[in-house]
Amino acid sequence: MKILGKSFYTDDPASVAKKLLGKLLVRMYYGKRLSGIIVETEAYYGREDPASRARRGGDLARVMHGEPGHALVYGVHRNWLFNIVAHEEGEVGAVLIRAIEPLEGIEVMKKLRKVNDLRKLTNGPGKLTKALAIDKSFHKLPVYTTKHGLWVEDYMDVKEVVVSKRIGVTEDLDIPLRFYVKGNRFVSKP
DNA sequence: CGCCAGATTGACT
DNA sequence: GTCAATCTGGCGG
Repeated sequence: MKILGKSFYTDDPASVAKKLLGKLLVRMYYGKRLSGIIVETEAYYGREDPASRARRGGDLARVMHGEPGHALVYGVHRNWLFNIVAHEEGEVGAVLIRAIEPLEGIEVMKKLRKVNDLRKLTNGPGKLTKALAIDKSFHKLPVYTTKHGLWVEDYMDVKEVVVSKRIGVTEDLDIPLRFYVKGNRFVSKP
């Protein structure tokens, strides 16, 4: 078991988004491991990205300019979205975790989500945060240490990655910035 | 403090 | 397929 260090996230957002596929997102919840394989991500940039929250200024923009490897948790509608700050030195960016494949602590996750269907457990950004009990309290905390009960481990290599345009954004860039594992049934939208 | 848009979800036709 | 619930964050007053 190897925890991804800070340097893993000190890289271009799109590269980090792609590298994260196949990694294991782990949440220590009351002494139990809840985890899932990351199967879908999206990259967000700074001012030049119309869909990025960094455009609007405020605290979220500050965090996106800040330390790579820190969690960025923010609410839309009634959901928490979990991002990891990722960019090269002096740059801006973050990676949104959009879907994971449940691995450990599935029964606990089902309780937290109040659903029984495994496939619907974590196949969306708002769903996986609920399944792993991730909320605003993780905002700005580093995920390259086990100290706060949330981190990412090396796990497996992904054979085939599909690249597409981002989902749900009102105005997207021309470059496709969504990455997912080909054929995986836990991806939010194939 | 009030207004409003939104990187969503789930229920329903 | 459509559509509304519901709440956070940014911004103007």
